[in-house]
Amino acid sequence: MPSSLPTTFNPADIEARWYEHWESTGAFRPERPDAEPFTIVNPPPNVTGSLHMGHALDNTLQDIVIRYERLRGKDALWVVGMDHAGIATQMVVERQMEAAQDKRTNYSREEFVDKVWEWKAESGGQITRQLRRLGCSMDWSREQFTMDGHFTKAVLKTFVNLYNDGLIYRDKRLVNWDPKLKTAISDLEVEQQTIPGSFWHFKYPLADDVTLADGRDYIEVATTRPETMLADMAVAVHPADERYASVVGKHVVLPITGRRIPILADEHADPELGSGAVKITPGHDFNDFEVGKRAGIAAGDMLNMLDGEANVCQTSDGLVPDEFIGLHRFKKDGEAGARELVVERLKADGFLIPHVSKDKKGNEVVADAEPRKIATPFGDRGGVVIEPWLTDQWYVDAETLAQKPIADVRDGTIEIVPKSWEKTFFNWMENIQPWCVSRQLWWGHRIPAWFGDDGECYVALTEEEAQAQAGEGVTLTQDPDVLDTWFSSALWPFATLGWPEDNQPLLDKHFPNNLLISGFDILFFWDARMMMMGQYNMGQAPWPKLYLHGLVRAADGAKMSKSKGNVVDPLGLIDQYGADALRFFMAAMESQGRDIKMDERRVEGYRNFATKLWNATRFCQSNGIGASTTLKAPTARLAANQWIIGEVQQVCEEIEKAMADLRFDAAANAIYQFTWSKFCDWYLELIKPVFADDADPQGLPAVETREVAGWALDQIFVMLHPFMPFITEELWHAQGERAYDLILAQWPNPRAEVSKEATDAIDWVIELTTNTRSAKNELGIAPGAKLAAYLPEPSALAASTIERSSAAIERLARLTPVSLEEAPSGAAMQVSAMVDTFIIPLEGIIDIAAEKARLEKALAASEKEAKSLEGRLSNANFVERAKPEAVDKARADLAHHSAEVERLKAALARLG
RNA sequence: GGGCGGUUAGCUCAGCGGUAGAGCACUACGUUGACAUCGUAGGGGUCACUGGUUCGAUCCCAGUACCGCCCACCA
Repeated sequence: MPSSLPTTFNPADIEARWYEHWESTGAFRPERPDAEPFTIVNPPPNVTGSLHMGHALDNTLQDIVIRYERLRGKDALWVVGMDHAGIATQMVVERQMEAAQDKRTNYSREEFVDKVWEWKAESGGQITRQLRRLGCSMDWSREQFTMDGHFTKAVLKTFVNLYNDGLIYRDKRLVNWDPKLKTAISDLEVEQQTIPGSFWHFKYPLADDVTLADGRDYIEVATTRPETMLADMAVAVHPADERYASVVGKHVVLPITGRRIPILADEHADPELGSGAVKITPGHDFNDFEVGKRAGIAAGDMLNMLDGEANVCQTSDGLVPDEFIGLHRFKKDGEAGARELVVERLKADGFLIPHVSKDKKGNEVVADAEPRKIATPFGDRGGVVIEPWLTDQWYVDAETLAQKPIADVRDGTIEIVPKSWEKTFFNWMENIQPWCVSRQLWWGHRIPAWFGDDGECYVALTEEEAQAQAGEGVTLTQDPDVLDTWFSSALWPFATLGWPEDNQPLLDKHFPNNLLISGFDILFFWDARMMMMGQYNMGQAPWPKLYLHGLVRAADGAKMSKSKGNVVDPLGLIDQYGADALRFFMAAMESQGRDIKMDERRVEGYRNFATKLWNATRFCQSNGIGASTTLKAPTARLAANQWIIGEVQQVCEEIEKAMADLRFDAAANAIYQFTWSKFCDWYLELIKPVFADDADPQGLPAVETREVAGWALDQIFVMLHPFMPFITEELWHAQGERAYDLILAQWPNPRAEVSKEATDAIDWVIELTTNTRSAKNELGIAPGAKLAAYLPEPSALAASTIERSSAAIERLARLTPVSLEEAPSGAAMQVSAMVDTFIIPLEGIIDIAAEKARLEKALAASEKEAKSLEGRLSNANFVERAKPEAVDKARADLAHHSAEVERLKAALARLG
């Protein structure tokens, strides 16, 4: 017997209970050895992370897919785990130490790493509990961590293989250096921000009594970074720039340091910009580095004037004056830095060219520098200005690794959805730069490279192997650096499944994965690198399809950020509206290629939808409609029952189509509209007469209807389950004894014969009902008033429907039994249903003028339609050239509207 | 500078060759035995602009304007 439900639905009461039940019964990963595998891997959240809206969207979409495929009988595996998140995690632990007046460097490396592991055990992984609250059905029994032993093995093996293949190498060049975190970072971790700054102009005096063609004895250079002039090694001019042709190959004497530096001809200098001469600091600027190399300066000889914290240090030529040593690169904590001091000295010595501008009144204003907006690189984690810094780092030859992924996308081996991202993908991949993978941190995968005393490098899986390579007697020191976090997460699609060990059945079955869902913001960070590593390690693409979704924005369209204070917490929404409502919101708003704007009212609306289903189920229970015992649609005779079976079939196909296309919005809207507008609004109303007091509860109609209604409701539970797992599971069990949980139920396969006559009959009843209600409303007749109706010349459909479904007609349209007699004369309103026109006498009740006006309005609308169609059909070009279907449809529509016009005219005539 | 996307009802968004839809909001009515987190009915749109292709354009093409994002660069 079905259990009885409370009158209102409270998500909090059921969510935790069902999640615990699913997880403890292994429902997320049922044993299905013979089933077709379906696999997705979850983008591993940072171990420091907590659930934000982006996660909520990303994981909802994945859970919808995995629950859908599980219901369809697949061996569905959703791999889950966490990322050790090198920089982020080390920062968290260091910040904690700082709060306790402690610091990392008070400990040995081993001690510190132990402390991070302790932190992880105690405070890490908050997000995994939060994902459970969202209802995500991942396989927690195999939860992964990128620093697990077997995962580390995969990382080291990949590194060693890449090294042996010449695809990882060590190089001395400029890197993006984060002086706060004191580590190198990759290009992708640098964010350009435009900030207000200054543009200074300096005189660099020419050496050896040389002058320019115009007689000047100095070269003017301009810079936004004056402090770097302490390490200038040249001045460059364009080879074709006549102004400087005479001094190319000569020298200038750098102010402050007195360094004698050459004037070079290099294409990099743009004659159109400023003076056309540019200072060259190979050790602190990416462009200048290239100019320096072209001029034959070896990386090792490039001057470096900053230490790892961006404080000034002595250059190798010893020319930086003592007063600069130890100064920060620029103003910090209110104290002047090297930048300010350089400007001050140059000004004092007459090498500064002041900037002259005019104020609003036209007066001349003289300043040290021109104010300018300057695009400045910032580290995405540390938040400080990135310093191009000359160091030895490990680089991955990304260009080589990118070739196969490019081909995979090009030839369709990997489909990117939406397709518009392909261009962006190609653009990046085809211009990809070497990937700096070493990080000067303690938390992470330590690079498996050892150096001998002579600096010789040995790369091996273990120290023993490295020692064997080096030979006995060589003292080895391991490279202190760790790898970029993304280097390890790039292995996620296969290292989580057992690679590189032999005989891994899980790997054989579940790699390649079937689909990857990720935000477009990590397309390059993660997705592209998985493609590279998938091809490199596994020889194939990690998945055939990549679905990219957008960002969840604040209600005003702004990006959510802590600093703006506009972050909406998904857990707060779950508390308030339930996880099902939040999930449904995410799905319904996810149309491909667009960001989602937060709209709390919409979440509320989907909570209401859940309540609606809850109450519909309560209604069913009160009429003895319980759990269905059949998977197939029951055989039905009653029109309403046949109709709903046909509708279930339709919505099921719609959802399947939408899911195949990854149109989450279309799938969500289909089940929403079906449940509310079809099942609740019409079907439940249509069957109410079957369960009325005077009906026989054991009669055939009641028995059949209970069977069909129970079945249809069950199909709703199944189809809605991927979107709203909690309430559907609850109601599934509330409906009666079940052989299995809904999460493991079977996707509908409602192939049933439904007669067209039956479905037409219901469509006819719906139209009659709607039109009657509308007419009553317009004429100001109480909706509840029961009216007599006459249909003297019924169509065949009308005659049989009136006979078979009289109770429904009477109840829904609020009519007394329809008479097929002539209507009595007198005032009446006239209501149509398809081709039939009902006469509803209202002598003394209605205002004839009002009814006339109503009919005339309808007549005008129909005439307008008919006229437009006539016009189109009388156009020879249309009839000849348009698609035959379009012409046929226009003809049918015209026939329909013409008939409508006739009916309305007749109705008006009857009113006199 | 290069690339991508957007502009449809008051708001948030679907639709993308046959004359416009949803949710919310709004208006009127409603204690009809599941549900007021509800029901019924209704109002509301020259689909940013200008050209072109087409029998026909919100939809395709070209351009314009405004908004947003990504990449590169600005010494």
